[in-house]
Amino acid sequence: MDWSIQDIAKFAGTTSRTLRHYDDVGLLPPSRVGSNGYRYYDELALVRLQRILMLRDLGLGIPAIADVLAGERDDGHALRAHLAWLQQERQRIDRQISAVESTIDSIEGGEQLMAEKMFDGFDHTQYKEEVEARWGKKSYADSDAWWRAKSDAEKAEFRTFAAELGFDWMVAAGDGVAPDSETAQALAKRQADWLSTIPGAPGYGTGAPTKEYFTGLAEMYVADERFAANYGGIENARFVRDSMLEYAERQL
Amino acid sequence: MDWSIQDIAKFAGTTSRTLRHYDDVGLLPPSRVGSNGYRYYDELALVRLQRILMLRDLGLGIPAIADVLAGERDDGHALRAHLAWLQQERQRIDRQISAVESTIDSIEGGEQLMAEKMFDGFDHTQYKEEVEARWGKKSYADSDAWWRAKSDAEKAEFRTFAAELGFDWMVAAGDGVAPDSETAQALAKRQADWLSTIPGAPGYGTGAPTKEYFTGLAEMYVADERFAANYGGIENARFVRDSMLEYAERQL
DNA sequence: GTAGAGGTTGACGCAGCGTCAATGTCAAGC
DNA sequence: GCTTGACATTGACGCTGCGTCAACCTCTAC
Repeated sequence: MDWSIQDIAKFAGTTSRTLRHYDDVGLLPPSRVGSNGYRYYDELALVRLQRILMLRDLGLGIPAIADVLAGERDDGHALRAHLAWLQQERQRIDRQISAVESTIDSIEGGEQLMAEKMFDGFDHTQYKEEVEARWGKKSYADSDAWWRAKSDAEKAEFRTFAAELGFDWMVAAGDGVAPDSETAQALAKRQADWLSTIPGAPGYGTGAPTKEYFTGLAEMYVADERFAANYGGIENARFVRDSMLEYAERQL
Repeated sequence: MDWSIQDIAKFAGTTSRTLRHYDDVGLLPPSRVGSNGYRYYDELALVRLQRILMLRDLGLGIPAIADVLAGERDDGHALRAHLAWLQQERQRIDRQISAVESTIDSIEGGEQLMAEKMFDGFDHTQYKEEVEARWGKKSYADSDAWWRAKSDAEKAEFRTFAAELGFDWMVAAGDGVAPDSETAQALAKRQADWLSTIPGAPGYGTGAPTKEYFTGLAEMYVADERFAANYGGIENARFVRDSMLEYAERQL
């Protein structure tokens, strides 16, 4: 005794389309196919279908379902693999949930998005403590006052310049040029010139940063991941540092 | 100042293909397109890309990302909707995890899969307590002994018959026929005949179940969801009950 | 004979790109 | 001016698991 595709589908709580799909992928061939091409299913097929649907509800994909149904004693393996998968998924979801929550909090608190903060990495005033510890409170205060006095347009321009420079560093690093190459040294010069325009920076007004300041910064770039991020990762930061040190040796 | 698609991609930690995709879907058009068709991106585009990637990491889909980036003050809404989504997903995963765990346990314990149990619903010995409470301990013991004496092949045959009958009930119910229709009454007769062949069932040996037993069973089918499941859900079970009650009135 | 319910085999759609494939561009070296 | 190689472009298929037409048989019932 067997039944039509619709009967089986309704009984099992699924659709005839799904049954045809399972036939197509070889997961559940009909027990019989009429001369007219109609699919018919018997009790055995129905039992198999029930199992399939149960496993599907557990979240298994079609290949995994096939595995479970194929290996009589391999059940444990396929299901356990799926379990591990699920647990990993749960961790991912959990991380995303907390990340989304903190993002919402940030926005409500009027803070800017993380991504925006990134480019503010070029705003050295972010690193108050490091700056004060290395070059003194006055240095920081001067820089800070200078920065605050800028208009929004000026700030944007400053950021743009920083972004370009950081970017060009990265491109150079990606191209695999050497730290003592002309390209790298030109970038180091741009960086030095730029730094010397910032009040509070050691060397301000002399047209170039002091050697100590410049090499200190170079080391900081690799030591502090927040800086490294501005240059496209730690590897690039190392390239930047080496180029800057080379430049300091030669020019400062 | 702007950079090539590769430069931007590498800097942001993604691929040029992704950037082209974002252009295609209108999420991130390049800031400039050369006469040769090349895409170029400036700092503004880069900032936007950073945001996009951050939101993507939070699990948002492209339309959701577009929403967040579009509505300056709608951020909260889109993100909160996504948060609700995530929490719902987590619940689903949790349910699947516990379901998979219990399934593994069942298999290890040598039990059969849920799906297999379903058809054993026709094995009335599953319902020891109900049977004893309604029709006495002797009735259950007789049935049980009879069932145990059967060979596997006989059991399979019995189940097949039960499956067919249950199935045909469902099909009839699905067709919307009336309980007093010829079709329904014929099914009720099949059911009655079948029941009368089971030792321990009230009416065994007389060629027909007793009216009390038959009507009692009918009520049990709707009262107990485990039975209802055998007929394709509670609605069908009600149809089965009504047909059986009608049959009992007329024939028993 | 005809209507209506139900069956069949394609084939597109969805989400977000990965991955060719065929072809145009540009900078660099000979 | 030509070659080479790196990088750009625009298609278009693939993946997951079916939902959803579409065009076209088949069977049953009146």
